[in-house]
Amino acid sequence: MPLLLLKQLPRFECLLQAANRYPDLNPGAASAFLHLLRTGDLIFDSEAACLAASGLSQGRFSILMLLNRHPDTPQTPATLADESGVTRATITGLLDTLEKDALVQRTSSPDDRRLTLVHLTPKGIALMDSLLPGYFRHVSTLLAPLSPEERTQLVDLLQKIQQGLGEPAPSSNCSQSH
Amino acid sequence: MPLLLLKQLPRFECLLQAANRYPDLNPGAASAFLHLLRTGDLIFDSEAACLAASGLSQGRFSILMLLNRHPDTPQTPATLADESGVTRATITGLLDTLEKDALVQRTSSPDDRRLTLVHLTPKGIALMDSLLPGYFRHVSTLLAPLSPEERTQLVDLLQKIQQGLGEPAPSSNCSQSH
DNA sequence: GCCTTATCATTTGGCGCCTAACGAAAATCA
DNA sequence: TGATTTTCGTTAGGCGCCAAATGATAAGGC
Repeated sequence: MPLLLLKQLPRFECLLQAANRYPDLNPGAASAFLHLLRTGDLIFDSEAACLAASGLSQGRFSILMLLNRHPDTPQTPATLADESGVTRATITGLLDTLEKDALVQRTSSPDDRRLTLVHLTPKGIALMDSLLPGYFRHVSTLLAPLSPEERTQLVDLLQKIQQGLGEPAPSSNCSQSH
Repeated sequence: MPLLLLKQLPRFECLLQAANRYPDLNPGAASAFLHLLRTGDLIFDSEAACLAASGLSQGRFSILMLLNRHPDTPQTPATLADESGVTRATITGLLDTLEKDALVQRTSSPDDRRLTLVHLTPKGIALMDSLLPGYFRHVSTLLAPLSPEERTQLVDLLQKIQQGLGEPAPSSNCSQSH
């Protein structure tokens, strides 16, 4: 993530104290919120550092992952944007650098001249083949502190939060301040 | 976070299938990893949308939060950088926009002419006063799907992962690919 | 006192992300 | 067929983030 989170999380007592000043502050929720953001951030940075060793950013890596799913069938920037959850403008920029590094190649579609087809080059395939085993081991290492039961427990809790985010919840509008 | 994560997470069966191709892929760890990144991302975006209603980004908001802790004692860009976990160059940019909006003000320190002192303007204080109650309610709403017990359970699990990240763990180097 | 070193904030240039606007090409409809 | 609308990828401009280099100032060693 783009971060800028408190480098060291406030102690729970500080949250309790702040709750005196701000009656709307729920210390338990705030603590979970901060830990969630913080952990996501750390994981994110850890992944970024792992990929940087291969000269990749998360964005570029995501594109390569999507293309690597079906290395033989090229994809359009539009579908890559939809699958990765990023705008097409961003895809254009990522493909520019990936193509400059000769990891992917753009081709014009013969059927529809609006379309651009993107596919991995042999160099791109080779990079993924050499990168992925270590990447997957890295992911396993990050979750190593948790037992398999704890991992499913964590996923369950996170899914509950995700579902809550799906439905915007009428009272979650924070723009009305009082 | 800067994201670009899979928009829809792969089903667990797909992870199992991928594990056939990549022996290093631990489906349970990968699932937890993806959910963690995804939830952090959603929370992050939700917070960003909440703050955007007041014309703030997370970065600018973090600065204002740090200054709001002790509104009477100005702080230097260096300490703001240390506390927020961002480089001083980034702080310079954030202060530029905050000062342009008249939310903070820079002053030269009379004691040490290298130092710049930053403090909230009355407008900045007023913005925080009007913003924070709704912000804290927003945070509470995000965590509403979880009971208090589940929240502490979540915090415990996240702390275990954070501790694992503290010690780099000798086998977590993903740059060695085989 | 002077020279070296450290520290401060800033600037420069780069990447990733966005929104908005663009021209080209296809699809749709009259 | 011709005009409108949609979809495509890209460009332009802005913000947030970074590393590295810079000039100003302070602190320390001699």
